[in-house]
Amino acid sequence: MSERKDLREFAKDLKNLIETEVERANQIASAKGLIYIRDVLEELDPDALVRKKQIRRSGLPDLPNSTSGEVVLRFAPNPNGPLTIGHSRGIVINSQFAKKYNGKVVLRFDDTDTKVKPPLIDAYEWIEEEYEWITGKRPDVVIRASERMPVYLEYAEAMIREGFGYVCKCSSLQFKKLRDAGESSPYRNRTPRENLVDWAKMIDGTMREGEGVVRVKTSMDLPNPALRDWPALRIQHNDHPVVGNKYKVWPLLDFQSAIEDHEQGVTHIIRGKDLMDSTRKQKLLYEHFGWKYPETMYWGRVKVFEFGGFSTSGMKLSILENEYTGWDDIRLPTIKSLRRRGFDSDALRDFWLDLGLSQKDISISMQTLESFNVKKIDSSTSRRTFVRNPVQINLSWSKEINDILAPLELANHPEGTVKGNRIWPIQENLDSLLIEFDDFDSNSKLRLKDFADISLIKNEGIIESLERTDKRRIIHWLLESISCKAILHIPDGNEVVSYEGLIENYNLEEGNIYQLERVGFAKIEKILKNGIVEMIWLHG
RNA sequence: GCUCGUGUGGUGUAGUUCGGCCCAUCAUGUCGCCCUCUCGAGGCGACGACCCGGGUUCAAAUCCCGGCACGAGCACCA
Repeated sequence: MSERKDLREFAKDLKNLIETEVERANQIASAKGLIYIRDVLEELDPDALVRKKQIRRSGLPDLPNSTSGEVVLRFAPNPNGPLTIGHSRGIVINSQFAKKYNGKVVLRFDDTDTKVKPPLIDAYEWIEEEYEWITGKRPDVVIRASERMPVYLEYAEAMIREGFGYVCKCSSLQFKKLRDAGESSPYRNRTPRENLVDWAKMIDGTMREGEGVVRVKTSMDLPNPALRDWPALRIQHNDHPVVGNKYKVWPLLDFQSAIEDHEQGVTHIIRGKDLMDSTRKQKLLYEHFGWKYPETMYWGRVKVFEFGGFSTSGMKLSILENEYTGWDDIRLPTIKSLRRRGFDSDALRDFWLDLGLSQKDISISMQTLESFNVKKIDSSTSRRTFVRNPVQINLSWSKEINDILAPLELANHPEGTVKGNRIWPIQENLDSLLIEFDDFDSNSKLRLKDFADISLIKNEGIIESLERTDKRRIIHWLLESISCKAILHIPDGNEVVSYEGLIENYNLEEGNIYQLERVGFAKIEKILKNGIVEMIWLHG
């Protein structure tokens, strides 16, 4: 009926008709069987036999009010630390929309707070670099709010001059009381001239911190108290790591962001839904200036199961207190950590794009990201053997087996997507064979992967056959002669668990990711001078 | 308390704009099987959801009303 709108008015009659027909079909079916019905339908309308599955919309939804080539988006982090997994959502979504509409992304550093969340001077470069890693290209425009101060101060002054902004000298507590009661600040109705005098005192530093703020005049009887005469600029006398002590007055996010979005011609803002009131405040400001506010979309809060509540400032503190080794500590939810561990940026993109844009608060699992990552890297990842907590086995074998012993050729990748073989010279080295402690069982029959069935009593093993003869457990193993010491660090909540063992020393390269057979994916971070291989866990 | 927002399987998502192609998509997860001499990859299958209650309608995940739950904002932070 969705196809034949013309029939809708006859819906009632149709229903009766259909019911009788269904009844008839059922009778035929019970009399002659379903096969018969199927044959009839085959003649009548073969399509009816195919059940259509619904099609899933893929990719990002359409941006409202957008013209290709004219879309300008922005990503505006606070440079008080490097990017976290959460930030990467903003980068991925914005850059993807820019790609879809042939638009631009402005990377803007919202660094106008010198006190509560002071900028970290290194973070500017880190973030630019991380942006590039995630998206594969540089942002189209990079802006530091702190360097745009003259612009903001000019607009602030214009606002005061025009009479829709004023200097309020109430304490924050006083104003809160007035606001909640819907009453005006005593400074609300002063003339622009009076306000300009106070504004000058704010600017030159004679007015001290906390003694005054510039407010945007909205209305004191707005239903949402948060929007009533909201603060736009306040006094901060701290030094700013980028521009020093040049400015005594700094804009707050709502003002700075609103002005800069307009200056940059931003057409679409995608932000967290915690910023919904920010949108409303800014719209009121835009009305004063007579500007058109960008289209705005929101996403909900994201929680990563494996990581509890991490904040940038919290991490900064913990790093300072040596609880973590740095921003790239493998237990931290930072992009630095993910990169260090060997995650692929495409996997990160796929992951966020799959989640898309929704205002729901979500809890996500690293497992999902890991699954995306495996798909990206598996085919290009070489296999190696790593034996944790090695146990030495003394092997013996018969004359017959001795005659057929030959070097093993093990493929770098079972599907051959990584070319080449590793050669294991077994004949002369079989006496020093190692298996994992966890696989060791003092009385068992095992299959040494790709090599032989053995039976084991204590540490004495006998080769029963080179061919696989039964379903006995397959374990991985290593010859001491082709191994070197290695250590694998695995992040586990707030701990790092480290496994010592021996790794197959065939062509190991720093920075490469390997799949340790029967263990998982890991990256070689460093090969130490003494030959020990330091590895970091990626995922299973 | 005030203001705003969101409810689809364990998790995440499609479908909601404009009611009918929806006995609800896809992924992840769990379980089972196949393949593979890895616990990886691949293949096949199973499991599992429209927050609740009313209403409108021939027809409701979709529209309306009322609950309930969860979340956010109410900073001289971003």
